[in-house]
Amino acid sequence: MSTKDKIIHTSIELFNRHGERAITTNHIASHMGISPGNLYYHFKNKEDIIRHIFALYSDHLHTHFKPLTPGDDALENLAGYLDSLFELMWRFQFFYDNLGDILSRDEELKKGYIAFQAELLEQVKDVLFALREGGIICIEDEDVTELAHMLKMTVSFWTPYIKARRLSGELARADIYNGILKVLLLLKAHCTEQHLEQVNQLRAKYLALAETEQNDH
Amino acid sequence: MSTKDKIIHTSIELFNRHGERAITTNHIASHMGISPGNLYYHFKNKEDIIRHIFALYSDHLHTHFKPLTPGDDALENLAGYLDSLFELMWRFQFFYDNLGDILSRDEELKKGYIAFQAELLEQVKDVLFALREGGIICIEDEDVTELAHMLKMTVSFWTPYIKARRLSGELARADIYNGILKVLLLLKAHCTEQHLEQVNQLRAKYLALAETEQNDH
DNA sequence: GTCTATACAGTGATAGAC
DNA sequence: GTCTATCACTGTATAGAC
Repeated sequence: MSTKDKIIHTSIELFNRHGERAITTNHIASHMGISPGNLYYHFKNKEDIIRHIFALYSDHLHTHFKPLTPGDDALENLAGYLDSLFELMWRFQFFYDNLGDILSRDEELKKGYIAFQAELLEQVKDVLFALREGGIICIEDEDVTELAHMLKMTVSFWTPYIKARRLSGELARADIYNGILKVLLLLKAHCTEQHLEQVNQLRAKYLALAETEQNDH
Repeated sequence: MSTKDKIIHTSIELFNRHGERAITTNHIASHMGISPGNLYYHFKNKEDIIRHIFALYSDHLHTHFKPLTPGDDALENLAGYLDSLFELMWRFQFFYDNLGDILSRDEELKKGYIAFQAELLEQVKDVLFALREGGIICIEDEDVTELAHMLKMTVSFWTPYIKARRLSGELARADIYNGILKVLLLLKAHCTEQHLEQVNQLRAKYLALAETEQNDH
């Protein structure tokens, strides 16, 4: 792995563990055993590193959160989405821990973030419409946007919510599974009688995963 | 108003507008037209100011979010709670914009925050049980805790969610009303047929308030 | 590409006069 | 209670040698 990639991955790891504010460029360099000067050879500044991480974040969503095509099984796709949301919430924790700060220091990044989130909102709405087509949920047109916002907010801020009530800031995988369960709770509220069973099965799956992880530690 | 109180209120205002990280003790002092030395006469340090603000925050909740007593009209109380949540979300925005940072720099504050949030969770659960008693919502025992967490998370992180998708960080009152609507959306999903109308009336109220505000600006 | 050394700009905080 | 002056410290970022 190139030094540049190593810097990115070390940054993600340290940011997630200690928060973006607490981690300086010096910390990143010394944790890697390189000099600060070397770090600044590869990146213009700290924001530059964060922009590269944001690119990874949006890549992840573009790759794993593709809109449904008409023939797809909506429920099957939903399961896939939940798994990739797990990945996202786990890997990019720090981004939402400090979202306001990060965006307020970098106008360009903020513009990119806003555009990306608007795009994402539409995709989430498409997924909800597809779930409705598939008879899995029942929801009024006018409520779709509101629900989509709630889903996005939950995915974004579940980890900060959890971290705020831990003395040790470290998250476990079980915490993320609990976040996925909150997403399912939101959907379940609109679930049709016929498919309640299937959604409950998904719920049981993540409940079991959360339990297993808890016992491992 | 004493200089001490002025410092607290100026801090809240500046923190809300520009974020806690961006505002230094020097900014606060110069915005008030006093010297930094004077500020440090009244407060030990920046954390000390924030602790005083947290005291205001928890006072507000203790005063306005009293548990229901058996005779109370649950729906009427709900309306009161929503209004005081509005107040809370409006006045203490910054606290949740930077929650992780703020708590990670002050162990004592974090302990206080965690204890307070645990207490609050129980109160929210009590309110939900009372709403169920009153026949307004229908919910399984096992889902109450999950819903209570979702409600708390929504109240806490609605403003950061909105701010993150604005180029200018300023919030309007209409944004907060939209947050209250999200709280109602969560409740509505568990609402009984008989009381759906009344909850929809509450919804219409805040929808109207959001509209009015929007047109004022 | 990588290092060492260092300049520079805040920020938090204090001492002592008034 | 309030001010002025000032300091120590930290984090970012660059210059120049290797």
